[in-house]
This record gives sequence, C-alpha cells and structure tokens, in this order.
Amino acid sequence: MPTIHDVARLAGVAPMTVSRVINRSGYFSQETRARVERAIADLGYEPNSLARSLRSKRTQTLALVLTDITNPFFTTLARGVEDTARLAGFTVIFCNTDESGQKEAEYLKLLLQKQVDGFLLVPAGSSPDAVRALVQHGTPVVVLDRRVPGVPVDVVRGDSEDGAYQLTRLLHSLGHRQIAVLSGPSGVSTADDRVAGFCRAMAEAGLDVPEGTILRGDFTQESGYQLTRQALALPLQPTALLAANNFITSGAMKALQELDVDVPGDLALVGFDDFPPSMVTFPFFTVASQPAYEMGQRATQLLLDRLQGNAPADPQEIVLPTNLILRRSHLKHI
Amino acid sequence: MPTIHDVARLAGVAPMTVSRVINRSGYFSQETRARVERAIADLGYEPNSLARSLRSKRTQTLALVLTDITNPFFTTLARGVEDTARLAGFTVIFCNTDESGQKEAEYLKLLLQKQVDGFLLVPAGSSPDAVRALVQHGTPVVVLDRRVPGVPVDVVRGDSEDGAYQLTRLLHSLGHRQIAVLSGPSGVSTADDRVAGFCRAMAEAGLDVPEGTILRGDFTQESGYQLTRQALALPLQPTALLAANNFITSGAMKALQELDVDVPGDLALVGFDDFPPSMVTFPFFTVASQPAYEMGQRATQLLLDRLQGNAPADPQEIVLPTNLILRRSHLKHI
DNA sequence: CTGTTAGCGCCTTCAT
DNA sequence: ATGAAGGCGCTAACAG
Repeated sequence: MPTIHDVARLAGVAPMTVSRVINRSGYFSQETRARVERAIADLGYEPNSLARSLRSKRTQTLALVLTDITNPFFTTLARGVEDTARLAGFTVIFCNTDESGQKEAEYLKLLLQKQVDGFLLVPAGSSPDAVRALVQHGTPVVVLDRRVPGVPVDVVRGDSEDGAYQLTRLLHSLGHRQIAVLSGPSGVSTADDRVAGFCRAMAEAGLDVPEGTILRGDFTQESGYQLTRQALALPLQPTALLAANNFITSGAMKALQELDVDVPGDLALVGFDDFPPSMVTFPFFTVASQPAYEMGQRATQLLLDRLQGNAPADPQEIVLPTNLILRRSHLKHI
Repeated sequence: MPTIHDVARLAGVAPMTVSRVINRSGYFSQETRARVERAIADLGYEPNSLARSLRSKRTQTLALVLTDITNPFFTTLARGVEDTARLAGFTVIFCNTDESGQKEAEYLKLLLQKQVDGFLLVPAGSSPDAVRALVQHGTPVVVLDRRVPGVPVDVVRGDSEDGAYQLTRLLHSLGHRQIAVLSGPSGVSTADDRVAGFCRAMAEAGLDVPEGTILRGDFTQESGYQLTRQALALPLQPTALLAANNFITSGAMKALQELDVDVPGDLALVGFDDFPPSMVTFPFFTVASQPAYEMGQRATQLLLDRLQGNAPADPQEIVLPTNLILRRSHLKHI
C-alpha cells in the first residue's frame, strides 16, 4: 500500500503538499496539483482513514446498536439510518443485542474503542445504565424507539401511547368490552406506553381492566403464541386481542389458527407495527404503523447535527405519529 | 480520553508496561499488573483501536456490502454474518448498494480506506469489475449469493439452478405445460441460474419453452407486478408462474389479486426465497427456500479463516442446497 | 505557494 | 521484568 510519502516522492513534493491537494485545504498551484494527482493515480494511492482519524479525532463512522435487525421494523429503520449516514459521508457499524444487557455493554465498549463518532441506540431490556454511562461519558448518542426516563439524551421514537389508544378506541367503537393486551417486558417503554394508551382509552370509556387482561411477555413470536393461549384461558373470555408488536401479532395468529379460532369471525386482533409492504400479499392485519424509515432518518440527522454542533443544546425528544391502518383483522361483529 | 500515558503515569510505570499488561504480552510482575489495572479502572481508560490498528494493520472490522437489507433474505443473512463476526471479536459495517454499480464502487473505496480486514460482498448488478478489482488488489473477499464467473474468488451461494429445477419439476408433475418465469436481470447469476434450472427441467420433460415465457425484470415487487401482467397477456396463457425471488412473488400476487385471478384456483404460483417464519401467518406460498442465515455464517467463517491463513489456497465455492417447501400456492388442478 | 517539525496513541525492537 | 527510542500514516501549526 503506497503512502502519502510515496506519492510525495513520485511527485517531487513534500507529503504535506500531497495532503493539501487531497483535502483541498490550504494553497497549492495548479501545476503541483496536477503532478500530485498524477502520482496518486499512478500509484493507486488511497488515503488511510485510520491515520487520518487518529489525528483528526473523527472517524466518520456511526454505531447502530439495536435488538434484532431481523425484525422488519428495525430493518427499515436501519435502512433509514444507512441512507442518511451515507449522504453525509458516514459509514454505519451495526450490532444486534437480542435484548441482552451484556451483549449491549460489550458492544458499546468495543465501539467506543473504535472511536465511532456517535451512537444510534435502541437500548436493550430495561436497563438505562448503559445509556446513562454513554451520556455521562460525553459520547453523542441518540436513543431510538424507546424512552429512557431520567437520562438527558436525545430520543426519536413513535407515539406508542397514542397508537395503543387509537387501536383500543377502534375496538371499543366496535362494541368490544373485554380486550386482552399482549405486551412486552415491563420496563421497556414501548411495552409500557402501549399498555398505558390502552388503559387511558378504557378509562375514558368508563370500562375497567379486569385482573389478568394485561399480559406481559417479550416482543417475540413465541411470546405472542404463549400469551394468546393464556388470554383465551382467562375467566372473562376476551372478544379482542391487542398485540404490542408485529412478532407478538404473528405469534398470536399462529396460536389462534391452532386453536381453530377464526379471526375476525370469532375474535378481533389488532397490533402494533406493520409488516413490510413488499411482504404483505394479503392485506389482513389492522395495525398501528410506525414510520420506521423516517425514524432512522430523523435520528441520524439529529445525531449528525449534534456532531456538527448544529443541534439545540438540550436533549431533543422527537415523537413521530403512529398511523392506524384498517384492514380486516379487527372486523368481528359483536 | 485518557491514554496509555496517563495510565502509565498514574501507575508509576512506562507506557510500554501498560501495553504489556493490557495485551497480556511479555513479562510483568503481579504487582505491576495490579497497579496498572488499578490505574486503568480509576481512569476509565479504554485502548484506542485506531492507534492500535494503525500499528497492527488489522482493524477487526468486516464490510458487508449488499444490495438491500430490506429484503428479508439479506436481513437474515446479515444476522448470520454479524453473529459469526461477533464471536470472533469482529465488527461489521453494512452498506446497501441498491444494485447500483456506482454506489458499490464508492463504498468499496471508502471501506478500503477504512482498512477493513475483509469484504463480504453481494455484487451489484451485472458488473464483475468491482469484484475483480478488489481481488487483484489483494483484499480478502468472499462473494455472497451470486457467482462472478471468471474471477478467482471465494463464493458462498445457494443452489439456484437446482431450486428452479425442483420447482419446475413440481409444476410439471402436476400437469403444467405452460409455465412463465418471472426472473431478474440477465447477467445476475441468481437470475440466470434460475432460468437455467427451469430450462433444464423443461428440456428433460421434452417440453419446449415458447417465445416470451421467460420474462426478465429486476428483483423487486414492482417488477413482479409488471412481469405478471405481461405473462398473462402472452398468446399461450400460462397455467403456472415461477417467480425468481420473494419480492417478485409478492408483486405477482398483487397483480393477480387485482386481475381477479385466484391462486391456486386459476393459476399456480411458486417462487424462490421464503418469507421469514416470524412473519408468515398464513402458510401459503410454495417456495424454494435458501438457508440465508447459514449462508451468512459460512461466508463469514470462510473470510475469517482466510484472514488467519486457515483456508485452502485456491478459491472455494460453497453451494448450499435449496429447500423445497410445499404449501398451497402451487395446488392448481389441471 | 511549499516545506519542516511534531505528535495523534499505540506497539515492535532493542536495550538494560 | 521494565524502559527508551522510533515509527505506523497522516495533518495542525508554524516557518519560509
């Protein structure tokens, strides 16, 4: 690999001059410029970002740490991040934590060592410690998708509370009184907020929420499957199910098919997060959809702004509205 | 950010000694070790990977360059890559090219400058030039999913030819004689191989392939939609459609629904690539599924082996079998 | 407009 | 068992 010295020698100039030409910084004559560019081309020289970053203290690299890129919601979000980063000349390292605080901690440490310029983080599980540590450390971070109460940090997320509120209102307007909620782990804001939105709608409607109708598992298909079986074993049979994310919805559907419960004939089912349009061949699930791509975009833009000192001093909270998509799974007649 | 010097000063030793302790290299007494570790903890010191890499010439970073992570096939593959890389202490930078040779070229250049240790590459479009350049450059590369004829490079891919052969045989065994193929761009090996497998099965069955029954577009939902409309306008109406990937399948289904063509009642539809299990709530499409996760795993392992000199000298080609999954979309009675 | 000096943070080499 | 010198490739700061 040729270095800046090789180029300098071949062009008959000092390394510094080569540097100037490469970076279009400072002064240089058109003639030297031509000689240098010739030499660069002849040698096939490429600048070494490591050396550059070591000096400049900036790597032009962002870290995207999320729970599982296999979830289409996060896939789309990741795409928003990457596209936005690319336009600014940044590159993205992605890491899956699987909701494990330990994996998360390991990654954050590794990424810090790699001197990434900033973090886009979907905090794992219910521990805000990792986020707090990052923030105190002074590293630029934008938290995605989830709130981290008590930590002064930028957040870009969907309006979970409102989405759940809307879904519940919809069910209520259709006559449903017994609704079971299949949610994620308590302590995870999305899970909690969706429960809260549900409760608010129920309270407004003057309905009480019977013991056991709010079920907690995690955001997986398996969990949706289990919770659904539990919900159907409840003393007061629910007439509708509200699933707190796409995986849970999918698991619920699987359980219902096994139990020969027809949706929406026997039971209404609504959920959070849409499925990717390119994959939805049968428009079926009624959902509260979050703008995943935009979330990635906005978060990345905010992070980039911060890196350039273009963001407001105090932590921003950007809450993107949720979009109610009416399809068929809610259409149970009461 | 404290450096190794700060640690050294606080511990009352030379920077070199700190380095030895950190890397467990060379000799040091248990006592110095304790002092150094104390200092490290007190300062919250983290080694700077940039400086380390600048010396060692290794960044412990891999590049994953693919066409579009939004495709569940690539998402799963990416997960296989990341998991495998993680276990080996490597980190992954991911980039989407959207089949654009230009984006690809830009990224490869950028990543080269960042001194990534190796590339996992799904080559964009039909240009093998980028791959060839990388290989000649001496950079470790493993090509994923697609063949790059004429370039001596490691490849890990699915058996597209055989998958298409099996799907075609299935259709033939059910009595289909007029089958239209909706494929991707010619020049992309997966598209070509799937056409080839189809042709082999037809030839073996003594059937000819009428003009126009092999349609070429790209691997998108939109393209699947268009090609399907073209296919149905063919002089010899096909009784079955073979879609060359999941997006095409989905676009085909969309078109068929619009045209009020019932699947499988009026027309059989089979395709390449499965949909993620967690998202498949209605088992419907009969497909040739590729082991995406394993593909990512194997490719990464091969790349890591190469980096450590543990791989055979000549380019490896790992072809993973395709798995025929029978569901309902092929069940048209003839 | 161009060159020299110095140093980013670390580790290889050689000395002690 | 520990330390000093030097350099990885680049660029900020200062000369000229």
